[in-house]
Amino acid sequence: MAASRRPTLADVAREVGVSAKTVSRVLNEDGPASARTREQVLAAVAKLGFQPNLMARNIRVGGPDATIGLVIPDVANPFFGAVARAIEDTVRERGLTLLMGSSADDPARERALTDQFLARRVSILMVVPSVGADHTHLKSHREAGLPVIFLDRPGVGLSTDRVVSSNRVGAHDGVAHLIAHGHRRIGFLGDLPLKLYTRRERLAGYRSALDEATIPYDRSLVANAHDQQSAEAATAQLLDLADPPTALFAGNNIMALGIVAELARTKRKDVAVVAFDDIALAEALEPALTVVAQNAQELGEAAATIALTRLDGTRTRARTITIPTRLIARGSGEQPAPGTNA
Amino acid sequence: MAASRRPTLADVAREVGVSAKTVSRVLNEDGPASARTREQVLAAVAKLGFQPNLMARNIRVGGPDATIGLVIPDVANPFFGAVARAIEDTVRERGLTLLMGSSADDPARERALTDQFLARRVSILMVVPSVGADHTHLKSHREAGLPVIFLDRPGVGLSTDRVVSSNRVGAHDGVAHLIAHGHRRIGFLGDLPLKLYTRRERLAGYRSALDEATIPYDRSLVANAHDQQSAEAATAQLLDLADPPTALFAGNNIMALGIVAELARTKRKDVAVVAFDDIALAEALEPALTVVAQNAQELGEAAATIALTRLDGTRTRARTITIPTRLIARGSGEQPAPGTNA
DNA sequence: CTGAAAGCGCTAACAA
DNA sequence: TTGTTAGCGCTTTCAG
Repeated sequence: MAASRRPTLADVAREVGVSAKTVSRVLNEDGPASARTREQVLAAVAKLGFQPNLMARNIRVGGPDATIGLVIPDVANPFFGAVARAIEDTVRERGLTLLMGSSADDPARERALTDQFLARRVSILMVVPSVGADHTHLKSHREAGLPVIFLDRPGVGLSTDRVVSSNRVGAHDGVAHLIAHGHRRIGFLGDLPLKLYTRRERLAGYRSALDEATIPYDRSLVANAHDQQSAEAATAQLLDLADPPTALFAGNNIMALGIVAELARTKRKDVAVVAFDDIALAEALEPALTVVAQNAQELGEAAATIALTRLDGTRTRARTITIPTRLIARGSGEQPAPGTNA
Repeated sequence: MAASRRPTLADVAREVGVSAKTVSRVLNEDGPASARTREQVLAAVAKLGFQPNLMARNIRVGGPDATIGLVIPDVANPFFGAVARAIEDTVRERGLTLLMGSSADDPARERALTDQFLARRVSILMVVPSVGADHTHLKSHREAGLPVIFLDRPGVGLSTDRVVSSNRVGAHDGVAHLIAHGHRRIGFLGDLPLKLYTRRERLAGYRSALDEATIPYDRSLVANAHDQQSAEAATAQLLDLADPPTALFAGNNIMALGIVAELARTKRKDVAVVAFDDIALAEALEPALTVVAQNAQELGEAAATIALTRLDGTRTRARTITIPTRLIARGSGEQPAPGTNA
């Protein structure tokens, strides 16, 4: 019944009648050990259910802990979940484990998480920076050799490696696809906050596509939302304008859900849609959803790979890796633009 | 340029001209400290960028680490992502951080992860057990006071708390819904491996619903798949039978994706569908997808809550918490059964 | 091949 | 209010 203490090296040593160091040697395959000793030690380890205390080991060895600290906005978001999985798979063979937290895009929570991870002496720190967060405090750690990687968005106050999607080009291509099918009034439904890097980049891509086609930028066609529900409402508002858009561009996967749900609810199939970021069942919708797909897996992989390179001592200057997006035309972008020239 | 050693308590103490213990006192708000000393210490801490080494602290204090070890099949699966997020949110105010790994339903990987977590002296261990994994080795840890929780499925060789969905009842209700709409040939598309707990439970629910309606069980209507692609193929095969099903029941979210994608690809709207587990955009499909929704959030919350209770010393016997599922009829379950009585 | 002593960074338990 | 000593569980260093 007593919650007995976990066995230690010393306990094992005592059981065998040998010194702690000898047990350590056997377990770490350090130095030599007679076959007999080895067997006895292993037996005692099994008998006592001994598991070395990794924290104690790390303390003594002095090196960083074999963990990678990862801060993302939300594990429940399939995009970031996929990124996390790719990172995990890439670092696993190096023996690194994931220490993870959701910031909910709150700079305070992000900071609490990074501080926590630093205090745990992670080997690598990867962050999807929140709007309003400052990363100057990470500078000294980076200089001391800690690989710090910004994911999906650039950080503030620290020049370090970052891996982002080709947001601007991707958005441009998606909007250009709509324009190519005759649309001139194209709504943009973006993320919040307005200062969010990805939102700004994608809006910039949207604008550049309009510019190319000499379509004037109309602020009333730009709406914002922060979750699926508000995206649905924003969609309804856009379509209620006196001179409504004939096509919509979704700034991310959540916005896409909102647009699609709202159009389905009101049974409107006449609105063309292109979404940034692929979503499940896009091909089963009617019409099937055309998207500018991000490559979550490659994004995670690239981040993990460059982090491992840094861990191995590469000291070249900060790199920015851009993961290409891909336009997948499935139909929704080709809804005819009514009255284009009627 | 030199990767200078991270500052330690002693460094701070030296800087101020005070003992290490005093610095420790100030930082942990342990014992008293003069205002002047406190200020100096805080200043030095800021100046040196000192961050206490949590591992060293934990070693000395002897308690478990403020982390919760979580093993799930795949972070990229939205269902498990949502569960993870709920756990995280529930334990955050207690200061616990997530140490997470994807097992890919591989018992060896699951074991490697749990061992890793145990070596890190996590405060709580939560596992979604893989088929083929044995958990006898966790017994001693549980007896020593470590809260161990099985999530989504029961574990083998260890009686401990577990939190599962009402798989059997949920599946029964979903299939009964199809039967109520006149269907008698209902296909079941389940997960792999066949021994998977959730699959077996849901199949049992399927069978019980058939029994109730005195519909004979037809093995040829039961198919299996392990990802969306194979689910699509299995769907095609089921519908190619000489006496094909008029309705399909999806055993989980991935199977649902496969069924819906395949029906969309072949433009078949005459097949009724009910899926276990809700998926994004279910309401935007045509017909909208009827589902037996699991409550991922409540599942995670319940698991975290009971774990915290254990952490606080509750020693009552192992509990099984069943999170109810909910039938959400959206239309796809009500496709008419052709020739029911023609 | 094995052990004893020292010490990683921190805090508990006593002093002063 | 502060410092000293010891020790957490492990490994390094140096002797046997």
